[in-house]
Amino acid sequence: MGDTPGLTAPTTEPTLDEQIAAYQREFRDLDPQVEKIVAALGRLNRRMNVAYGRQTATLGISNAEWEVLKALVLSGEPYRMGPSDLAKRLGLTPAAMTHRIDRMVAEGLVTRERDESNRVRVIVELTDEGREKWLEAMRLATVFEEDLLQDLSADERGVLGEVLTRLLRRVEHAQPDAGGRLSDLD
Amino acid sequence: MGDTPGLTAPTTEPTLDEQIAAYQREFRDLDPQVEKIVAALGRLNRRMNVAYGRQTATLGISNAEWEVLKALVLSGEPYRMGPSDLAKRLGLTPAAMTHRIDRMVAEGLVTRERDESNRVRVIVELTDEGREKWLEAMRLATVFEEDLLQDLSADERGVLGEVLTRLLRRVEHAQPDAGGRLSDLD
DNA sequence: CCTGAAGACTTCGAAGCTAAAGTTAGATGT
DNA sequence: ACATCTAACTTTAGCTTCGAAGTCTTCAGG
Repeated sequence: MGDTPGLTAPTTEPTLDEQIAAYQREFRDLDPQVEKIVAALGRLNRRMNVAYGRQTATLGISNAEWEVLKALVLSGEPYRMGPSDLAKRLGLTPAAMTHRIDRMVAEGLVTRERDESNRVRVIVELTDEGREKWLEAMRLATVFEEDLLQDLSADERGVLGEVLTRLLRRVEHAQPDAGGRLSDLD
Repeated sequence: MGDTPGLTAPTTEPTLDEQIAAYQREFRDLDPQVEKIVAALGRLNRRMNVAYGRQTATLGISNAEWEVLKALVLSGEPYRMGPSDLAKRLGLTPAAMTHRIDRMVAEGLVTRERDESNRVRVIVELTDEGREKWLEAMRLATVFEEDLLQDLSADERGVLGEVLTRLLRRVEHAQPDAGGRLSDLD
């Protein structure tokens, strides 16, 4: 199989440091420390989502469905929300929400019924099975999360939480250019 | 419009602390410090991706296209990769890669040609316009990133980078359960 | 009442993705 | 040479999502 030298680019992913080095090679005005933080944040999140996806898959639900369960549980008793509230909470269009609820009703995770006091509205309510799924997912997730952070000292955890919160505030209160609306989604 | 009391759940997104409180209410065995870190990581990333999306949109490209440009530039001169290498690098199926390249060829960001030394292979090469788009995107992105981190002291940046790298190593080298392959994607 | 307007979904059509099947070129064995 | 296998895309079918148009209920006037 005639290999074309120089074409066979890294099929294996570069390490974080290799990637930073490549950035510096191709783009002069770059603070490597900043780039390292940003790149690590991105990678870390992707890996974590993959891990969550594997866990929820073992429970027979998707990450998308887990998000809905989460929103309903966190809304508190009696675990009810309207489709549009859910859609806003999850950053979906109402159309996508309709279909997602369809699936979850079919799987018995939630029920959908009209609000009798205002027949325009629809009420999505968590079933016992849905709540149980959420609990199982939480048990798996917390084990994973504890494991992930186990190398960090109490001190480091405190600092990390504080710094991340600060960054979050900054990105929420000062969206950069393109002065559109800021964050209707979670 | 008759409101059903107790139904109208938070249309506005809860703050991080409100969310942690809700978790503790619904799930006893939870370390709030861990949950805060994880939740902040997730939110921060979503917000950042929205910001990147707005920036690339002003350049007339999507985040998806930006990812491809990034991979090609970081591969170094002569900015060429095969579709399957790109697909692995970006965590896409070959099918999705085919279509994405179709679009980018139509927009003049890359070229696609057969490798004459091995006619099974295809070579995707960055055009000058594609490289220029990447540069513009980088300029915008670095401004945003510097701005995001501006409140952090040099010390804090160092610690943050180091801690995130440590977490990344942990999630890469020790995927939790479901002993499948670990990380073919970036 | 009847009509018009607004709100809350739902339906429709198009885009982008995945999994699986299909194509085509090069490598292997006889 | 010829059949077979493998590699590297491309094509096809089905899903999920989005944006826009449509439907149904409620509310406000005339």
